[in-house]
Amino acid sequence: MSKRAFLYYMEYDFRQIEANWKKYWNDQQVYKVTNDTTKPKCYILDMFPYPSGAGLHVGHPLGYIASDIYARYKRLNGYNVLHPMGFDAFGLPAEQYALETGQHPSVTTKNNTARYREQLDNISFSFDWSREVNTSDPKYYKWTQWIFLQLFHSWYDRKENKARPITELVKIFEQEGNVNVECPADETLSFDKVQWADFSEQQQRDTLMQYRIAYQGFAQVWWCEALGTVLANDEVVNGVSERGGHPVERKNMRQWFLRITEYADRLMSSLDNLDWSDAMKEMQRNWIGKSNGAEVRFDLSPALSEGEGDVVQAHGKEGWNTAEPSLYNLIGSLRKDLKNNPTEAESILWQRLKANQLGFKFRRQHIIGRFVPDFVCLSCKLIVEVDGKIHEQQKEEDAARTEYLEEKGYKVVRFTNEEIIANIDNVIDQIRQQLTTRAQNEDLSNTSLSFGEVSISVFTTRPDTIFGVDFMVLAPEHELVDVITTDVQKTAIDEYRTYVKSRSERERMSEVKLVTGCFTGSYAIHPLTGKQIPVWISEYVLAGYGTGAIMAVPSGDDRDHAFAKHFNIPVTNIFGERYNGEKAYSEKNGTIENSDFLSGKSIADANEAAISALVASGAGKRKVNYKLRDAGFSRQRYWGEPFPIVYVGGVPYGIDEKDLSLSLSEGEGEMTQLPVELPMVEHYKPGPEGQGPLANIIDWVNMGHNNASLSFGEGRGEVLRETNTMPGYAGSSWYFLRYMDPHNDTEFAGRAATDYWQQVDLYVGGTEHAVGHLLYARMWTKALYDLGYIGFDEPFKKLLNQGMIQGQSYFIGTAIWQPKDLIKPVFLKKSYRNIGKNEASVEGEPYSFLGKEGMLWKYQENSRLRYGHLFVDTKDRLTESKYREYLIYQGVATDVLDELLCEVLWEEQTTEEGDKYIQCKMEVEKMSKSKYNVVNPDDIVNQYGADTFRMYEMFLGPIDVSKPWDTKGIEGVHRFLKKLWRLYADDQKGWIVTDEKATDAELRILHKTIKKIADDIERFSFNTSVSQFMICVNDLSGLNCHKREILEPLTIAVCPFAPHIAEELWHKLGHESSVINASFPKYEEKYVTDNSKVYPVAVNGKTRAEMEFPLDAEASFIQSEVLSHEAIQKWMEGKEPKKFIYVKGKMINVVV
RNA sequence: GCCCUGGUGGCGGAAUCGGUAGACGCGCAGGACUUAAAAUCCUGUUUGCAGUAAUGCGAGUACGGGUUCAAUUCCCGUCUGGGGCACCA
Repeated sequence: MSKRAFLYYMEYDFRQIEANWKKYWNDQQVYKVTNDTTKPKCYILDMFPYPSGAGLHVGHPLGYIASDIYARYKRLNGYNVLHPMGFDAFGLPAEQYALETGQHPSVTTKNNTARYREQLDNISFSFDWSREVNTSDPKYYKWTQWIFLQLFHSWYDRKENKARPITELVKIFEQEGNVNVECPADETLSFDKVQWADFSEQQQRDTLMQYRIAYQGFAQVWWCEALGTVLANDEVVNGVSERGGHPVERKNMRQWFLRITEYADRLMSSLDNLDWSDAMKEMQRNWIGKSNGAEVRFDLSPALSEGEGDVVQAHGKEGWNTAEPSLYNLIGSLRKDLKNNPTEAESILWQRLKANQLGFKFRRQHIIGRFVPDFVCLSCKLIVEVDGKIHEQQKEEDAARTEYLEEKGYKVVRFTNEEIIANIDNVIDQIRQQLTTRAQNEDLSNTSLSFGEVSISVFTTRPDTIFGVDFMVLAPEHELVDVITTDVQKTAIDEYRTYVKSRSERERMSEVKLVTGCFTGSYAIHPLTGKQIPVWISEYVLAGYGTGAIMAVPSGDDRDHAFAKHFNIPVTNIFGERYNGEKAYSEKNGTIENSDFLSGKSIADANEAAISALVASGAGKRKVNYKLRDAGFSRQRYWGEPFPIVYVGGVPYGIDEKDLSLSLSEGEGEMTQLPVELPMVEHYKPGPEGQGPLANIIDWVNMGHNNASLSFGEGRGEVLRETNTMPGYAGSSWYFLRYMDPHNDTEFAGRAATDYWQQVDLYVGGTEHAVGHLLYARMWTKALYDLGYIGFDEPFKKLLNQGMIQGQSYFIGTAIWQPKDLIKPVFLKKSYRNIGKNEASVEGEPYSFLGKEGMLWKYQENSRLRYGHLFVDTKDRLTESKYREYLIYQGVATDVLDELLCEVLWEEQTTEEGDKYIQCKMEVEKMSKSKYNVVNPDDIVNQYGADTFRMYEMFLGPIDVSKPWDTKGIEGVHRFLKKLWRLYADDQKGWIVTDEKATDAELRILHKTIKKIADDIERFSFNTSVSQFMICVNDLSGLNCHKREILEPLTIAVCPFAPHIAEELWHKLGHESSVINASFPKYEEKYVTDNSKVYPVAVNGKTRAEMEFPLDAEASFIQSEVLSHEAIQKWMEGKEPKKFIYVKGKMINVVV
């Protein structure tokens, strides 16, 4: 063997070593995991990536390395470790890329996925790739669709607090109607079993839809014209789309939703048991936004005429507005009774009147004056009465009632129970006719409203401040605004509403301090005092939160206070001296004053007392409110999971529904099978009316298109597919379950597998998913748990958030000269970066002072120096030699090179080496392709090896904080690995490991290291593990230790961090099997505890001496030794010790 | 505005339960080996004062207070970086 070859063999040749073992591990399938139930399990998961076209940068693998170290460590400790990886492959960027280039998203996704896979493999993660999931794979999304169907076929039982099959709800309806199951979508909905039985199938399904967990509804959604899609609230940032920054607007669209609000309370309360960071839990809590309080109803007072100033009784002859408030409450509770116990006919009619079905808003059991008519359309002043037996017996009274109502401008039409039940269509026709006639009657809008017709419900978290209410505010979009606005105020209100509409979301948010509003002209009545309360509208009240209306307490709320001051509304002080008239007292200390029976009570007590009083008077109830909204689940997009839904005559059905499959299987057998595959398309333009691109594929959408005989039942119309697709978070809401049993064709995951693997023990990922993915995944888990498919209701036991690795961007001054054929930027020395703006901005002026002829065409003070991090020196200087090196490396031809370098205006001085340079400016910012500061892990791995890369990423700092990447520091870690190697092998002598007995000192170093590494991994402190390895290797080198007894355990300990070098050394030590399957060494207590300690001895807290004592020394012995110590005596200055403190193993302190 | 987090040398960071602040690494300075380079190794490196030196004395963990024998660590206030939510009643 030649000397050279020998040297080559014994050097740390990481390239050769890493290539060899990668191949070996792959051939041996060492990372394959079985569902082996004899070992304890450990499930370690990374957030799977969206494979973007840009590839991985060094920031991405940070979390993967951490989880990989943990996974390998757990495996060495005898756990069966599930550590899988996959791809979140559906999503908007692939589709946008497709729009731009015409490449099919499946193609780009496949390419990107392959690239990611290659980059990940380069770093040697212990992923079991046989379990890879890909959300865009039909074998995977088949089960996404299946889970969606389970949600579609479920409702949330508020009494049992869990999801249940919808079939059980149907049974309940058949037995008792919905008296015991409040409808989450419409609390006023009520029907009995007879009515349920009489519903048409469509009515029944409409009703069920209001209960389903995955449901369809109309809603205002964010519509983005540029993207041609609707966006979730969390995809809209600062009034523009998160992706692309396009403008968005509100649009009413038919959408699928997940009823996540039903889970709000459970999502909130079970956070307590999770091992997540406080910041993360807090973000979820804020997002769910639970607040306790009360809902309070304020009835509307008779209108007051403007200008006269005094209270005018609109219906003075009855004098109701001066009556006891209890009278209103009496009527209120009567109304509630009627509303909750409708007759069969009333229910049937209501099903046809509600929700603007006839184009007009109807209300049930709405109080008008003294009466409570069955149905009323306020805008047309049309009353529909249903006469049952009770009404027969009181014809006289009915007549009086009609007379009264007609006097008020109402038209009353009556139907009998029989008419309605027998021929509802006829009844509806008559009502429709009345509406049309009356809608054209202009007089209607001019009649003022009377007392009791309308009430305004508000939500408040401070019922204790009820006596401080000085006005009320409705959101400008509130449905009552039209109803209550008086004629006098109509113009002003219209103008104000136009103004609000004209304001962009951005303006509204940036001008929070701006106080605007408009008085409606109407007054409400305080439910406890009967006081007149003016009702205003203002944009500071949001339509989407609570009831869209507030009771304003200016003495206790800053915004209310600002509003009152701005509009000169008198302020009632309910906080005594704590309110000074200048600033609202919004703290929650002290007592409530000037508040009738609440006066003198603490806020907590007053809250309870106020709620009790409101409940007793029927004007309020205890209420919990959430900020959380139901999750929009539709996208008008192509690259996502198609819905397993078909419309039969416009009614949505799950494709797995039995009656449906029977009818349809004859015509088109395969449609009942999942998955509903995403069809290939030619282009990705949105379909008509903002529908998704799928709507353009007629053959696919219209299932009866090719087969004229296909129909569902008799005369039920077309059978059409849903053309929306599911949102990005659909596939990621359950992927952690699929890894447990990835090839199962008959279930999303077998129960045996999910029972074995259970929750994810460690979930590693960024904070950016705090309220999106993590919340949805938790909800899906709870739903699947409720329905009995899995045995746990929280997916991620421990969550570890890795910080971001930022990039270093360099900036330099540049100028571009005319003539324009020289359009390349000239780099300017530092002094020219600070050229006076005047000089520099005179573009087009001759620029002779730079020693250049011609004209300045463009000057930029802070230009990005592209990829500056690759060649700038340690003092942030662009040096000629480094820049030249870089340009050559980039393949710039030599002649061009000189020309390029001539253009640079260097600083006057040179570097220490005599190099020309320009001083640059460095900034730390997000690593991103567009900022030209990305560092590709492939390059680092090429240059230093995967082991060095892995260890360096860990060494950078704590895993959970963000820090800038700086390639310069990597040398230290690389040197460490070389030093480690030299404990085993020498360039000259070759393999130098001996079988000598280890000394006590060597064993101490080893065992302390083992203990520290184990402790550090368990608490995810990987940076300190790396430094401990460095200390260990430094110490062993110092002792010249090359002993197997020490190095063998050390090899295993290093393995989780640097698996390649560990495997190489392990085999060189003579082992045949992989080090990956070894056992992590156990430390021995006797080697980690010292038997003596060098104590710092302090006098009055200042360390004055060091003294060594055995650990088991008597305190009295130590005291006498210390007090007789020369230096200590000197510092005690002859005084008597007041106190002697001796903390065993820590320190000694003498107090004088 | 509210909530959560941080602030320690030239830099990344360490100090895990209140007990010797600055581990480990980078950078920098000096040196050894070498014809040279690479690689490797050694020494120094918070700061002020005194001393040729070993060393000694003092200050010091954003700032100001407090608790304690003892505070980077606990408490109060202020300033400030980062993240989240945001007219949320």
